[in-house]
Amino acid sequence: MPPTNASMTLSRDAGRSGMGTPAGALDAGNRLLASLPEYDLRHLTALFESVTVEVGEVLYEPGQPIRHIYFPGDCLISLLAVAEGRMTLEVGSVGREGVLGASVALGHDLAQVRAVVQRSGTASRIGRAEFCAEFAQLDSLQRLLYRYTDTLLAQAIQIAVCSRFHVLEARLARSLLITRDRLQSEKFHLTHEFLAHTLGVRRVGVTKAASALQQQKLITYSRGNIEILDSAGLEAVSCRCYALVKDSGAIGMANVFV
Amino acid sequence: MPPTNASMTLSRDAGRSGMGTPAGALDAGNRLLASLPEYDLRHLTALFESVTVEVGEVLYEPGQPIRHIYFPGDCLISLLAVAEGRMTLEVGSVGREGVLGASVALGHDLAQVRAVVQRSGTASRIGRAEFCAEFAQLDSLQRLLYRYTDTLLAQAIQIAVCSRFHVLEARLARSLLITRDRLQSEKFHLTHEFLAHTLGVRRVGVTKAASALQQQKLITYSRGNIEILDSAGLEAVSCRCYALVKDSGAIGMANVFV
DNA sequence: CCGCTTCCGTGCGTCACCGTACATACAGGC
DNA sequence: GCCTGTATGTACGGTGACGCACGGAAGCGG
Repeated sequence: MPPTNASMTLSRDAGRSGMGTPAGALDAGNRLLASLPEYDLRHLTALFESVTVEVGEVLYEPGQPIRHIYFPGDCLISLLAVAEGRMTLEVGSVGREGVLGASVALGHDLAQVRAVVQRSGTASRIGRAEFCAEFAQLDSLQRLLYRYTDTLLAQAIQIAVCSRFHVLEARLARSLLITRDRLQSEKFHLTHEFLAHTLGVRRVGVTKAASALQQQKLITYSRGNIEILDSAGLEAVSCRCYALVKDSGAIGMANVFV
Repeated sequence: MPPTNASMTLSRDAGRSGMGTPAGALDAGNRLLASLPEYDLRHLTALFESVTVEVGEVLYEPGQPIRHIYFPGDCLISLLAVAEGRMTLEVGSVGREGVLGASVALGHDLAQVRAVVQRSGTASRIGRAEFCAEFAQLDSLQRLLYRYTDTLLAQAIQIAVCSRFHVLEARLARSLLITRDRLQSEKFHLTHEFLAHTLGVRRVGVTKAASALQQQKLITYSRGNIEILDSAGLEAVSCRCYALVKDSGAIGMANVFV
């Protein structure tokens, strides 16, 4: 069980939409915001607050009202669909290329999925009411959100297929590769327990699959510290879904929103 | 293997956007179109053609270019994600409340999923280029499509969870109930083979689950003619996903787009 | 150094679903 | 009434994952 949202450190500074500020600083590193017209961006950022979120922190819980909309900077948010009991399945993840909770603008006040912080970092957030008001006015924002929702849909579809048809070892490989792409690093911290939640399987299942990958010299790990040794080899045992998601531009830096 | 799109009967009549025509006739029964402002609707329908699609007809194939965007009238389209081989999984369905292929407006020229006609009927369709041009101009259309994409996302997420965690019998029950809601009838035609494709399992698996449901007097069937006998009982054995999808308003008539 | 927590490894019986193959049965055309 | 295709039923070994339970090992604070 991850801890509930407790220690959210606020650094309320993004409020100063000083006219002399360079536009690059306003978006807090979020690429969705960065692709807004500068005028709209300045208007929006005045309503933002900058927050830091920590690993394991739960931002949304299914069925609970959404209070803030998050635009991640360098943090990474995992979207977990929750079935009865403690069974969960990651249906997507949100990094600096995306936004969390935008569907409130369409009238969906309650979260459908659990949003858990996978990597600590910064994010810009805005209150629900303010966001809805801005959404109604800014066409540029609407279009961006539509576009992003569409990529989330593509992700969710691919994950649905993958978790239905592919064996755990392949899915684990895919998951690790995607994480690598997002974090831009061959080393990262993910426990078997966490991976089990995202893949929708038991922890022991992850242990078994991971140790198989380790024996093939594709990865090494110890107490949550995972390192990818043979990226190409990992891709070979992973399912085709990795290439599909990657090429779709849903993750990584290749995403240029017009 | 369903037949490829061959016998598409055209009745090119929707082109007459006669000024005296009542607005209700222009949308061809599609509720997305019906909720457009009348001026925009008249503008759009001039570009439409009315088509009839037949059961089993394949409108899109993954990786193939999208040529037309469909607004179903009384037909029903099933969206099947395709894994390698002949394994497929239904990730959503589109009826008169939705639209098929709208993501071309975002630059996705290729279909991600297979679109198969589940029930014959009429639809309004528009060419890719024309649609993109209209999309860029009509804010009302953008907003509707965003909203609809969001409901598709919700559907896909629920299906991902369901097909991961729930047993076949429960999933079959859910699927039948949803079909009933869409078709507004306790009787409909669906072979075990077709259901196997949508549920992502073997045909014999469906046979086994279906015969279990039949023994419990919840349904009867013969050569594809299915009848729901005990709706409440079926709901009892189905998973919670049915209620969730239903309440979300993603299917059925309850959807009022503003 | 000790004790605690977190993380990883293993073993065992169970189960849902798989792949395959084969058998039956109904329906419509001729 | 036969024939053919479609639809459904049954059977059997195989397997990936499940649930549970317990053991060991690495890090951490005192």
